Amino acid sequence: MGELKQPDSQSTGRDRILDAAERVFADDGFSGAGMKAIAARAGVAQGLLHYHFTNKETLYAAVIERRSGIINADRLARLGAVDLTAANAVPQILRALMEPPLGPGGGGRAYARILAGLTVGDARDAELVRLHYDPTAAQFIDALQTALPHASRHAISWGYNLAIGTLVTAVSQSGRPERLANGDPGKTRPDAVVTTLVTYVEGGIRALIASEQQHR
Amino acid sequence: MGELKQPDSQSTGRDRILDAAERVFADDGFSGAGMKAIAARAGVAQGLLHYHFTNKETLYAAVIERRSGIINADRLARLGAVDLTAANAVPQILRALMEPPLGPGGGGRAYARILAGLTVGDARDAELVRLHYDPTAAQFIDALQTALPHASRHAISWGYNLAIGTLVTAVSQSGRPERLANGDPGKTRPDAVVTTLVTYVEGGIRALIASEQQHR
DNA sequence: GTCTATAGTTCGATAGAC
DNA sequence: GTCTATCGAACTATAGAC
Repeated sequence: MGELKQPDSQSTGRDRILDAAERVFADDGFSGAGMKAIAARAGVAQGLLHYHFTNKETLYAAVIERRSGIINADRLARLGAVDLTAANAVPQILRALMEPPLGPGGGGRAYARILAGLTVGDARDAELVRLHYDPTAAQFIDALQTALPHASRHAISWGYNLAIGTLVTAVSQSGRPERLANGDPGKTRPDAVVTTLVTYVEGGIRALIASEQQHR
Repeated sequence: MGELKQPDSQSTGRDRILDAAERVFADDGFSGAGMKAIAARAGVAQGLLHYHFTNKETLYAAVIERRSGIINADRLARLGAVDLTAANAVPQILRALMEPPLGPGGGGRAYARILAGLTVGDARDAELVRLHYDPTAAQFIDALQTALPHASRHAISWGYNLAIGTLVTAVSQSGRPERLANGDPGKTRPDAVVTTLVTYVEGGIRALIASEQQHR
């Protein structure tokens, strides 16, 4: 289970539709995306979309389910390889969280934009997050709690959520940091981005914990 | 200039339309929002929307322009009151950045959701950010640079952008930190949220700077 | 499983009376 | 400045042939 064909490759209709839908939903959002545009990009008739996925909402959910399954399996595999008692357990945990959506299998910029929309979205999006991301989130929060035994559950869960916020806006805003830095064009390699994010998030979480222990 | 009537109050059509549009765009996004729904919420005929704003895109831009003007004026006023040489200049700068969109005049949760969508959005959204938020962003980056003279421009601009990401996802995700903390329901007062965000962001930025000086 | 054709609705925008 | 009425296009979804 869990294998995934290359996007736009020679695959059966169902997968080609999911690939096309991922791109169109990423470009235009849920409301802006049209079943017609998805069918055209997939190279199939519009009726086939409804045969496989019944309606637009189910198709959207299927896109999320497929990609989140891949990303979360990768995340949990990496998390399982972390020694939670090591001194650098926290950055290792954060890397396990952030690398899969940015790497191969993560769906590239297309799914990153969908994920960003999910994170800041409406009630439907929140329900999809609850369904497809909360179980994995709970395991990462447990891991952070183990690595940071003196931190409160409150600080850990806030830290986790702010980490996700940091992640999704970083992938969405590509270009703006360079623009606001006045030039300084893209010497930002992809793995350097992850390092920057992990450094920032770990600093933020540790500051939350320090502040909380100071005011105790 | 810059005064704003209470939402849904007795005001002239143009302002009532902007109030209604802000709510509907927040709830449904740009594509999901309908001119019909906006007119209904404003209590005016649909034709009046086109008389005042020509088309949907211009109406959307007008919503952003009105609210960003209020927020950024408030931000810059607070920033001007900060002593950039003080020891706690950084958290003061971050408060000046984050309190206006969360406080009165910030548009409440409605505009916060629009702002989140802008931040993670498509090319049209990016252009609106460039137009209405980049000038103020540049002043905040300058202030951070003054308060943190040993930090590189690269670290400062990344820190600023990650701060914005932290802010917009925090306001969008309300409820999820509590959910993932297993109960622990909303003892999170609004100004406590700002304090949490400022603590997290300052810790993140200082970690970026420390990492950069370590690898020099 | 994939196609064509179309029903039924909603949308953004315009025309024209007042 | 505000209204009613409506056009033409785009949309989601379904029916039915193959």
